[in-house]
Amino acid sequence: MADELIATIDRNSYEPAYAQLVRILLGQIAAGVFRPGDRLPSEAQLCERYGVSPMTVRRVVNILADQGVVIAEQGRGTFVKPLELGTATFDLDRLQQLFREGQSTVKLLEAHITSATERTARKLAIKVGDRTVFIRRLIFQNEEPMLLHREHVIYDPTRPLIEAEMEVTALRGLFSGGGGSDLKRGDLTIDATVLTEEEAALLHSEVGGPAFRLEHIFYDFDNRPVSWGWFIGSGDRLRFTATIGIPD
Amino acid sequence: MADELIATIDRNSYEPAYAQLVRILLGQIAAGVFRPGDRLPSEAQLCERYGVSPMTVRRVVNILADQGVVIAEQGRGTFVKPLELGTATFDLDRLQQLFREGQSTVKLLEAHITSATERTARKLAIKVGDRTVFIRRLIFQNEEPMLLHREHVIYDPTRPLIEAEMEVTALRGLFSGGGGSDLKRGDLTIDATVLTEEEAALLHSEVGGPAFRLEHIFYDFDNRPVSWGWFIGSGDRLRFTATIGIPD
DNA sequence: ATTATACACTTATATAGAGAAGTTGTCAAA
DNA sequence: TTTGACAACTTCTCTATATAAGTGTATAAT
Repeated sequence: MADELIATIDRNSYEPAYAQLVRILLGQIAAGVFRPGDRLPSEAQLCERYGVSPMTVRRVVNILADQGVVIAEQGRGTFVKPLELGTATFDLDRLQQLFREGQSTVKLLEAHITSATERTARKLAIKVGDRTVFIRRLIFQNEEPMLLHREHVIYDPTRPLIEAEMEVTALRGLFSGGGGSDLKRGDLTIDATVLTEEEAALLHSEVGGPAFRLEHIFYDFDNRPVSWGWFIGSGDRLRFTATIGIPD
Repeated sequence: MADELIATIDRNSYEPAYAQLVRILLGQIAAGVFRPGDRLPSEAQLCERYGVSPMTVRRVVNILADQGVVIAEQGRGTFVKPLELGTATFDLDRLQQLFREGQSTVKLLEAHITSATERTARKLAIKVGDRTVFIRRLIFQNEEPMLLHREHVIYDPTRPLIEAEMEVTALRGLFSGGGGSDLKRGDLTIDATVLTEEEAALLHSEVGGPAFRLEHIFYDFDNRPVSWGWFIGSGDRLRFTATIGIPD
């Protein structure tokens, strides 16, 4: 335990001083030197103890606060935060990897121009009967169908959006960036659902089996919806994980 | 559009200079002044244009980079990031609010000492037959059953953990912090599932209906599992939302 | 034509210090 | 006992400056 107290900054290391100090303090919190609710040494004390300038300590504290590990209260001190379930964040990294690793292929099932139904028109902020493009894709990983994708894209003859969207590469661009340069914002929601007959057949799963439904609406820089769609993946093959608190 | 270019820092405002500059740049990106892929003005230019010191600009760029809005490349410049689906993060804020607003009540259905099964023993890193406490709770919001909670807690006579855990308030502490002071880390996974007969009856939903399953394992500061359990909520009443890119 | 060097740019890291603002406890005055 | 002023802490904001390190371009040497 005394080890942590005499830990020092190695000025010859490639690792910057601020990063070293973050690592040191994080390690002490993880080791239980500072418990949830405890007050960290003041910034002035940290300056003296580790031989760094106030601004560097400031940066370290900001990083720890951003990570949610501590909370700094002006005039009182900096305190180690207790575990909070609500701070858990689940990201779509797994989904992104699925596209990036190149082990996945996309099969276009359907793509043609339709007239917007009442629901589609409402989602895309257009009039009923306006032309949209409906796209249906199946995404494979290791020859196994992983995701079913349905999407309604606004039909705009002035923009070559349709052709680009229909290409399989466009989908990858959406996930790994670079493709969606014209898009400003995306709203996403995750639902739990059960597989319909059609979905189950395409995904090689059972009818009524558990599934995730990831709905998305993308907007351009004029805040107009561009596309509305959703991914459906069997719950057997898809899950989201997160860690709260101090990673081991 | 010319408005954004002559935006200035108000030194009399309560809003700090760095926060104002973040807001200004974020607004310009949202307005399309800087498009994805574009290079922002260099830090030296921003210093001159807004009359702030390099360190302040540095802080602004760091904040934007942390938010994922831009990416700073040493020697080249700072660029606006295109939309990436993989950066979407879903948090449990909704769940946390459910507990915080006080509109929720917790009903203890069951709580008694059992012997660990093979599965429970594996999850909690104990031996089969070791004593654990099994707890079953039902969480209501507005008189409606929202979540079913099942949990296995290691039985430790030396610590008063059991009594504390069994209290309904302990659950609230888990969500809003303060209660889980002895916990270092939690691993969470979200699954899609379908309701069993028992679950459907308790949650006033249909058998086979879609549902979320939030599994959790909490560890103490010795990295030993303390409890393993899961929440089950009907997919009809539960969903997770996220926004990527620039919020409107 | 190719390679090496120098220069001008960029971001990244770090220092030293000043003042503002919030919190807490002490001590004297009411 | 209560109130108010003050001092001693804390974090927060900001400035001014220096150095390191990565990138790209123009130029000179090979």
